[in-house]
Amino acid sequence: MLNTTLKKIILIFGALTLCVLILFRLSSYIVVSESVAVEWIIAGFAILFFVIGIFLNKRSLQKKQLATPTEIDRKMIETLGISKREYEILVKISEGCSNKEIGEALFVSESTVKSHISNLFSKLDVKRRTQALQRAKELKIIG
Amino acid sequence: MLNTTLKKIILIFGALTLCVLILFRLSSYIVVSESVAVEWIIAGFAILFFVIGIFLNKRSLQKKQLATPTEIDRKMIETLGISKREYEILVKISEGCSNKEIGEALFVSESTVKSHISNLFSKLDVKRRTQALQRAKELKIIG
DNA sequence: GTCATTTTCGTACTTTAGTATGAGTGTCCA
DNA sequence: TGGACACTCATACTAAAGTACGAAAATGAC
Repeated sequence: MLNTTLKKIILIFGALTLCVLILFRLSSYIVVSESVAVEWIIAGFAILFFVIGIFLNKRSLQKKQLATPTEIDRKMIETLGISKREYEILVKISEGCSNKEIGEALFVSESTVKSHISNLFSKLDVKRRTQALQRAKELKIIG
Repeated sequence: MLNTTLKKIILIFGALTLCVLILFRLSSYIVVSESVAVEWIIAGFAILFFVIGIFLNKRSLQKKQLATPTEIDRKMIETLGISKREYEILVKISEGCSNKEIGEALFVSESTVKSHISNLFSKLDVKRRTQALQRAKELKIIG
């Protein structure tokens, strides 16, 4: 990540420096020829850099959006003291499974599932599984 | 929506026109005084508009992201034959509400809520509310 | 007005969810 | 070795959730 970011920064600054140098050469020639008003040159470059700014910014923001669709906050899971088993069951709940189905999927009894769910609910501070889903999403601990 | 967009466009173009006018005045004075090189004036305005471009673009993209985190497929809702009331209840389910709470929120009895939910479930082809949520999300009919 | 659909509500019932309590097992660490 | 913790399971209970009828009023289109 850091290498990629550094490379980008170097590339962008390099490109900008190049642009400024080209700009200097061009403006000298144009000013010397005296055929065009200075205001139009300035306006042209202003618009050019305005567009460049928009373009670069749009690309960087788009990549950011694609890179992180929904990042899971594993630190939050630890903070809440949610164990592996409890989290597995939370995922199963988000898949729409009943307690019985969860038990069959994880090879434990329905009683066990209920125990885990009760503990999970108190850790999430909720009363129902639908509430648990909503809370888990806002805490970004499920996708 | 259209009014807001139009207003924004008018405002932005107005601001840009104003900037260009100010730019003309300033450049005239500076060029006349001959105390600064023309290149530096151009470079200054280029950087200025570069920054303005980034700023405007960032703001517009941020608003877009907040406004539509996940686009809702309203055509799918029609296709499935889900009525307004049923959809309202689906949203309430996604907020973690119990049938009782939904009834209180929509000013109807719990029986009515149950009726709607039964119809909704058959339209979504599910058996439980957690399944309904999962299905509604993969069909992109809730956020 | 008539017809289809939506919305509303009820009762009776079955199933699932969730709580409370207790207890056995295994693991890891001090 | 003793304690903290996670995982397991059971029983008994209460509370929601969901189904299956039936039925009345409101809405909107034809």
